[in-house]
Amino acid sequence: MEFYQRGNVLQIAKELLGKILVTKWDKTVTSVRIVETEAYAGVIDRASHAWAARRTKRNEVMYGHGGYTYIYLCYGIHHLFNVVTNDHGIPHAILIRAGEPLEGINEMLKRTGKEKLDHTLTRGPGNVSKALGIQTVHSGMSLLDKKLFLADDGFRYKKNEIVASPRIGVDYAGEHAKWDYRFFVKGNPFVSGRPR
DNA sequence: GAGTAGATCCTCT
DNA sequence: GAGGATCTACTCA
Repeated sequence: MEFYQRGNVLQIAKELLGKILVTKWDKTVTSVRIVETEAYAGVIDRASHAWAARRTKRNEVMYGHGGYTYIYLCYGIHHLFNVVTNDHGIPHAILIRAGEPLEGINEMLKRTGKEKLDHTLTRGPGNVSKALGIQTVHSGMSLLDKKLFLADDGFRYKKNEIVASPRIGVDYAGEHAKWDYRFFVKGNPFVSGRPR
């Protein structure tokens, strides 16, 4: 649990690459290896929901301890999955943007209405949540829960396989939209590489 | 291949 | 009442 409570949200975002995100609803296990993340640095980050110390019922969980989920509905369609980091009162979070399917691929195909596995299954934060069956009702769960957690099988991407870039879909954030707070695995087909 | 518009609904102002 | 940490499909070239 200490892993999520360290101060450097960028460092954690980087280290989440290669870890495995697992969901287990009613004995159905699905998992993906994380290949793309974005860091949201709390009150100083205009692109974050917690910018300027905004505190609402929706983002309340971001102000709690690290190691909890923050899930929210975007554009009325997409459920976005975040990992809350840092200590109580510091609303840092990391958005999981993309993953590589590992377990339960058939189940993920069923959830997303696809017929066969292709790189669109878990590309983009909306699709990741959809494939894993994550919804807003799961927001605020602990990552130590047996239903929704991060696993580490010792796999690590090499340093030169990890690339930083500006974040996606946050153009409204002005100068902050240019920060290199997005981390992804170079050349991985599941990374949502479409530049805006 | 690139650019644009529409979907769609919860949350905060 | 407005807008958003997005995705997809469609148009045009």
